[in-house]
Amino acid sequence: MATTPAHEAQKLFFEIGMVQRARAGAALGELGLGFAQAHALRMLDPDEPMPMSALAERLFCDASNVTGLVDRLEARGLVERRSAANDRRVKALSLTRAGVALRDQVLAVMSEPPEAIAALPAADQRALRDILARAVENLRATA
Amino acid sequence: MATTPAHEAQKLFFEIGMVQRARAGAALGELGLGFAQAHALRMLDPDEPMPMSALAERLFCDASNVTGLVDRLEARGLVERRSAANDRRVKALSLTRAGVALRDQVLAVMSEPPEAIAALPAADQRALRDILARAVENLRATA
DNA sequence: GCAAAAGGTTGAGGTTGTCAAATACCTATC
DNA sequence: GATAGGTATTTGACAACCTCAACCTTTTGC
Repeated sequence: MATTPAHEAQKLFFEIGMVQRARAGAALGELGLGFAQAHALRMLDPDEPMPMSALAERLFCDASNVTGLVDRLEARGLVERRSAANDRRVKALSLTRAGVALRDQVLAVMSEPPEAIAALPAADQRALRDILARAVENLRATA
Repeated sequence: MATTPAHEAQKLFFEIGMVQRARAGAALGELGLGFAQAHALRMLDPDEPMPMSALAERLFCDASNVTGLVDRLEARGLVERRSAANDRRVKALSLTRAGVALRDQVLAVMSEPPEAIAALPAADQRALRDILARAVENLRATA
């Protein structure tokens, strides 16, 4: 069983992630959103309508799943489906005014650092941010 | 909108977490496990039987949910329910031989660092591990 | 003893996710 | 310009996951 620093980091990362997910889930529940719906809202661009298929890619899930997700968001008046002019197969998703407002609340909840991170010394927080920024850069380069 | 280093770190953390979850989900699917079942397996101690209620706490979910989760694990012969001798209300969960073996595979999958982290310089990996270790310590102190 | 509390299950109901098939539309080709 | 094949989305079937309220059994405190 190899336990490199990367492996140890990964386990810790995971543990914090699970706690954070539970905490965020509770806060999102109070906004009347499930985790998936909130994540979908977060991924939509308030300025630029996005095809369903693009949303499915960003959510790493099946397109048919997005249909249901968007059904619920649309039923609550948060997003609108509009057929694209140039290709009538695609439905472009745009946020309503209410959608933008709720999305802002979601962003606030989801970017609220959990206890574990909030309690770190300032130097650790900065170092963490910098390292994770490099990690995300790797992510984009690979994808 | 306050964007402190902790907030920025949190957003990055979240982004990596989502990718990692998708990746792990696929690998776990090949083991025939959903994410929740895998997580439950991970939480069980191979040496020390654990009451259902304790598992529910560790999973941050309702006890009735654990019933279903354990039903499925038991149906596959991975865990056993056994009534505790001193208190016949509690059912102690113990892993079968097959359960221990599969749990090991789950641990391997879940602690495999994602691309993003694996590609970091060694110094960053060590620093990340150290910072997250301090963060988890905060977590336990608070809880 | 007996009421209250604790551990677990059950049933109803909603969300989330997958897959396969259907629909509607676009595009290239003969 | 008809037709074959590909793409975007939806639908339906089905399973996993999750919560809540109600229930049964056992334990505990009085």
